[in-house]
Amino acid sequence: MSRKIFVSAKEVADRAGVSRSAVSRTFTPGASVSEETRRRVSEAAEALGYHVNHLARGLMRNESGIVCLIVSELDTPYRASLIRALTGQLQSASKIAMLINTDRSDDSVDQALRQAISYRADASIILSGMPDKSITDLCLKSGQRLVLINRDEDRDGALMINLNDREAARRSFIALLRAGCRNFAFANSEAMTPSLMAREEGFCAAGREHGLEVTVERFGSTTYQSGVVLAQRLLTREKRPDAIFCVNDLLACGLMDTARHQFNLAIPSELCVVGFDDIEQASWSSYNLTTFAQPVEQIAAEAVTWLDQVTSAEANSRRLDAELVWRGSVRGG
Amino acid sequence: MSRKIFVSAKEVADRAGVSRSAVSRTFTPGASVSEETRRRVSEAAEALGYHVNHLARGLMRNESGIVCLIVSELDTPYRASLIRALTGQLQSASKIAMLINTDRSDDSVDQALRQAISYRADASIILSGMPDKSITDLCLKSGQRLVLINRDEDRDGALMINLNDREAARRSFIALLRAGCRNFAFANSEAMTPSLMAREEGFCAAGREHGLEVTVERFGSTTYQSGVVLAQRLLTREKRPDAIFCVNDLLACGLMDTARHQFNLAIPSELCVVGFDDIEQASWSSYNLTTFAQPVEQIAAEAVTWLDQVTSAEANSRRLDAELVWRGSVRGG
DNA sequence: CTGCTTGTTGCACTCGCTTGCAAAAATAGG
DNA sequence: CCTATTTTTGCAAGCGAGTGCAACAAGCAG
Repeated sequence: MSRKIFVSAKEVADRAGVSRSAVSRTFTPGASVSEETRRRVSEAAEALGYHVNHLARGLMRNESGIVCLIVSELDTPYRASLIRALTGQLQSASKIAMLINTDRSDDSVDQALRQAISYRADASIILSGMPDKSITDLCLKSGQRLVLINRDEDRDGALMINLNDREAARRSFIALLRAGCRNFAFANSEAMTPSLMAREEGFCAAGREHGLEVTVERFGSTTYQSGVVLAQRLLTREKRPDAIFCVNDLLACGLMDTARHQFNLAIPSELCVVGFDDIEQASWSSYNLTTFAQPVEQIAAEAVTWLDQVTSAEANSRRLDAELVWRGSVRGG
Repeated sequence: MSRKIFVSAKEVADRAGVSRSAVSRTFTPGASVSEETRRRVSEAAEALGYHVNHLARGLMRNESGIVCLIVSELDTPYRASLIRALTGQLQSASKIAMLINTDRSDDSVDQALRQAISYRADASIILSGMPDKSITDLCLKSGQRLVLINRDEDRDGALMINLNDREAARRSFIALLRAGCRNFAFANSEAMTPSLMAREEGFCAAGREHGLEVTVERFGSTTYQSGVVLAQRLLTREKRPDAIFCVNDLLACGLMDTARHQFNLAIPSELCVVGFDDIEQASWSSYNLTTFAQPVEQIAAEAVTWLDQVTSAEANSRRLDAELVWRGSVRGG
């Protein structure tokens, strides 16, 4: 099956009785074309079903319009909503998203970036994992923009978008304290990414400041299932926590379900829970979870705006606020 | 900021002391190159950080390796998991996914397909919405493959993947009947897509066969919020249903939460619920929802396999089975 | 009518790669 | 050692677009 059936600018030119340059100019904003030729070209293009070949255009202009989204576990609620925001805003900026799934091997983030280079992507946005420095250097050297979201590691020349994880965690401690809680616990995964660790450290630091001990438990990855296990571990301790900060909402859901159905605990009267991300499920009435909202649209906006800027030398690090969303999993409020 | 910093085949050729063609052949599987030159070329390429320009390659070969995923509300659990499966399998087949978000108007699907044509995508996979026939014809005429998932509308030349919605709905009716339910209801959205309607029709047909009436209620889109509203409408009827088939899981979650928290109904003893999709949340202990699993991996496999086939003339329609997943939202089992 | 400015248009070159073709090199056969 | 065959290699012609440059037409002042 040959695929050379796409209609080319030449054909449009012939039909409109003009040169190929004319049709090229018609589709290039700001080029010099008379109203008359533009009309005739557009007409011919419409009739033939002509569409500019972005591959060829990208080749000439050295600007493909492609932005790679590099992500693992993209069906996770928070990730999915971030992808949605990013694709939406990229499209509004007339760029297009390429999605690279890095679920498989570990060096696959590197592989993904190689793909991005191969397709001459204008930029890559990394939502998970951390590529090798040699690769990111290659990207930057090649003139590809790089955005790291919640990666919190330094890469000169890349834009790094992070949240104020520490501060959020501190605020949640205070909220729990005000709610009258005294036995604090932090439910974390073993993923140990910088942003997750910042939440843990922020929470523990707040505890120390108030002279209160914080039980830290870590298990698995940031999933519902891990929440189940963490609940089992935390709630069987001799000094049962009455306040648990979960490193993300998914985990919090698992923990809450287990606390209720397996330990018959009432939330928030016997146990207060705070999560992070504000995924859709957090607002469901079974959870009604007090949490910190990831400003996904704002994150996407920062990233996309930065991509459109000519100069990228200065201030390539943003720290955004995760806003506290009060719901019913904490007393008072 | 100029971006012409990517290293080209010419540079690699110079460094390796061979011709451009040699480096091109080194990266073309099955081309005739001696072991010696291949080694020298690879070495030079590695040193320079060379990566084949897929834009140019696609231009020559008339085969970009790009597959467009056209989807709306991609942060919905079912959609997200389908996207994950598709991107994963596409990558295994050494293709790459372009993601186009069609959140806005309905003709945005048409726009998306135009984008696909512009990037000379080898194929487009449509997960939501239905494009105009004129556009799909243009795609097909241009030699672009087209896959429609759960769209259930005829488009000659495209691959259509659907589930046995009717049959699944019928099975769920029987299951509910066996569970001792007598007042059946069907909770649907107003989206009225063919696959959703097929579920409704299948369920109602089964009701008629058993001489039992089925209350049908439709509201909004297939979201949690719609489930809330539908619960309020259905559970305030004078003849309160004791069995509700929800057109998808998301809606079922909203309905269950409302039934429990607002109407104080026990599930499954006072109300049995069946959903559709088997999203992750269906397995969470708050829901523990009996549902039909979308065979996402299988759907993705069918799509990707078909894309690799040379001949596409025959049998371009697949109907897959949604398997019943028994959980606790229906008595017995 | 001439000279000059402004605006359009076409030619031809370029982007980075693949590939048919024919020349060159390596290998085999006698 | 020579010829026939098989690899390997380089040349050059594309692929489909954008764009500098020069030619050309139109409009205007003098």
